[in-house]
Amino acid sequence: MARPLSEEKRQAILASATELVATLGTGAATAKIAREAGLSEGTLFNYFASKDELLNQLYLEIKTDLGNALLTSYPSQASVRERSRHVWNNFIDWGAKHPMKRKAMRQLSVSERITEQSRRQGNAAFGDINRMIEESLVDGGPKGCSMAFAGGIFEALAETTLEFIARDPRQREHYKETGFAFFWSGMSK
Amino acid sequence: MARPLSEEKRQAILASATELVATLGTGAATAKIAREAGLSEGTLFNYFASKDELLNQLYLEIKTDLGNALLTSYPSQASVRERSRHVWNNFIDWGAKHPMKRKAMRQLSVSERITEQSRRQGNAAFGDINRMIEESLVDGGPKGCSMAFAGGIFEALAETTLEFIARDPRQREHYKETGFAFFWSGMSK
Amino acid sequence: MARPLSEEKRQAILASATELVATLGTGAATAKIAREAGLSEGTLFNYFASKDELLNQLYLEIKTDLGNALLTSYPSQASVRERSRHVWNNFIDWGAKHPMKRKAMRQLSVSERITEQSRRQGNAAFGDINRMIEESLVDGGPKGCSMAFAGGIFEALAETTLEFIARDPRQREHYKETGFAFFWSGMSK
Amino acid sequence: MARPLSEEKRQAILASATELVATLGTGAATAKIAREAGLSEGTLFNYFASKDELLNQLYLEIKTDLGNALLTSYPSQASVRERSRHVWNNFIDWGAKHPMKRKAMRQLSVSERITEQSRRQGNAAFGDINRMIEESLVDGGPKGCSMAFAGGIFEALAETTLEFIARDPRQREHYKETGFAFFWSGMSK
DNA sequence: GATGAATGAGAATTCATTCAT
DNA sequence: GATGAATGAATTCTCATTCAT
Repeated sequence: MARPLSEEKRQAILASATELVATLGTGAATAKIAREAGLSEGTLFNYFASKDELLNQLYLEIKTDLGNALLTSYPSQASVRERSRHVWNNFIDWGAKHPMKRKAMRQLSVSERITEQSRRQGNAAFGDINRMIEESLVDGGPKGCSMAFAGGIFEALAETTLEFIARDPRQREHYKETGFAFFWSGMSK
Repeated sequence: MARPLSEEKRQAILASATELVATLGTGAATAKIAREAGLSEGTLFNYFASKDELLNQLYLEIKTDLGNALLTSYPSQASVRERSRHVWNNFIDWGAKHPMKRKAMRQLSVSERITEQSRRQGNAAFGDINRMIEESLVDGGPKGCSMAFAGGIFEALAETTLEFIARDPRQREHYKETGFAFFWSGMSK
Repeated sequence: MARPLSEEKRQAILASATELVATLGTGAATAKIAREAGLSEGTLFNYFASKDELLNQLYLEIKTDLGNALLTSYPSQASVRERSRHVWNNFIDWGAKHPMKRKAMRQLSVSERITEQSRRQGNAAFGDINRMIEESLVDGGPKGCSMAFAGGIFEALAETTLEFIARDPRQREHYKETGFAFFWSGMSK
Repeated sequence: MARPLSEEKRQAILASATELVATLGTGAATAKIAREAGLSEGTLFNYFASKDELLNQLYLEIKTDLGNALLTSYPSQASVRERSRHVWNNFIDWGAKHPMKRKAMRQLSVSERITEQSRRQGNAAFGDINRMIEESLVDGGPKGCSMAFAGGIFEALAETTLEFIARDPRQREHYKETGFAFFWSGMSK
């Protein structure tokens, strides 16, 4: 029966789910998510066939959102360092701006309810970013540091940086700077 | 004094909980945890007053276990780099040896059921490690890289490294090496 | 607006609860109450948020029911004695007609689960009756017999009378008569 | 295996049970009763084969205690009124002195766990009192007021009186007086 | 298409009772 | 005789999901 009507409502559900999953984990009740979205219990299931589907879609939605954010105003022509730095900044800015999405993503990432397929799909959205990292590796990262590994490290460092920014927001620029410096020195030698 | 509470059974519960929390998240049923431990449903609550207490104790247990592992054979007299490397190796070896503990810890870390107090207590167990990192900073890490931040990065890198080792165990030594190289180059300049 | 909560079902739950609380005390299982009401376990909690709420509502429901019964066809213009007698008759008739409500009320009255607020609210429903008793006191009951105390006595005597009627229903009219005679002679001199 | 040893412990259990049944109803946990009595869970069952037996014994114990109290210093030779008054005073004094026993008795009286046999046995302890009341009826109570009914009324009035004394202890003597006056005027014509 | 009542399978606990120590 | 760990049935309550309105 085709995608149901209101995209607005779908977004409301996802926004509500973000908030509640971030706060309560994936155990957050669908009824609560629906109510918080201004809808009733049953309506949620017109938009998502099951809670698992909702969680998986949420996972993809956030992952895609982050992916898009990372590439905003991407300076294709700039040096590898500048491009890396650009992505890094976008990552940190996105994370600082959307703390709930970040927290929700942490919950979803460890959840057994997110299928392997969703994970693959989610990572696919990072194709461009990985390609960028790959290029930088060409210039010689640490011996044998694969693209995937470098990407993982990039993400882990960004996550850690965001964690510390969340604890002490006034030092945001400091952590942002230091975090990247760390990454770059690891990559470039 | 009748039978005393058996430390053996307590450990069986914690082991079972490790396994199931790793697999199913903190939503794993207490009944299942008990059964897997070879005990009946009610017995679990003789050892842990509530599920929350079980989870918090499990968190501490694993955290302590890791803390102890990190300091095994710690070469107090060696150079900063060697000591860092030692701790790193211990971390990776522990993680590779106890994948379930690691997965359980990831679940517990993001759970709203782990109290602030448990987290503080858990981190306290890392006092020595942090002190070691602090020393290494004296020699000049990246400008302004606080001890806490460096510790966070260390952990994040180790986690990422373990993640990749888990995916491709044959490359274990490679990742172990590369991960540390990354850390050290970030720290030492 | 989907199906509305059915008043009929709510009443079925209360009726079932009356029966079972009367028989088994407040320990009666909610599952049993629901089943006896022809509903499933979970449905009960759509009507009453918790067992405590069910018990408190039941308490109020019965108390109100009794209060209404007492004032049925109240002869406002009659003499104090006739009015007292009227209320007495209504009390006895109500009790004889609804033995389960009476037994349930006894259980609820001594239960620690009935809140102070419910008790106050329940007594408030007896405002008119107390006023009537008050009037009768104006004509001089036993020296210093406060309205509240007289009301308590009235109730206690009615309860006792009902108890004996329950044991020997054929003597119903006899006990009804004798009980009131006792009350009145105590009150009027 | 004969009655187990320490009568002292048995009494401690009964005392603890009195307190807890008064407060929490018959749902009070045996483990709690035992602990409060300074004993361990299992020991309780050396003294009482089951919780039901404990409750029934408690019922009898309190009933007997009250029965004994009522007849203390009974003035066999005095007038009916004086003897009634004597019993009344003893009742009120006992109730005011042992509020927990009174509350426990209220709980036990409505409990389905007290057997018919216990109830009969309990009432048997009141043989003498009933006989006294019977005598007073010879002199002409309200027409047709049976001994049992009069006894029930006596008890109900005493209970009500104690209830009001509990609410306002300073008026104890007043209620004691008024309550008996009520009883006597009802009895004596 | 939206609603929310109905459902019943779990979930975490509690608790009387047993029995090894 | 005292102890308290072990047990598992029973209890209250939650929640994803369905479906009549």
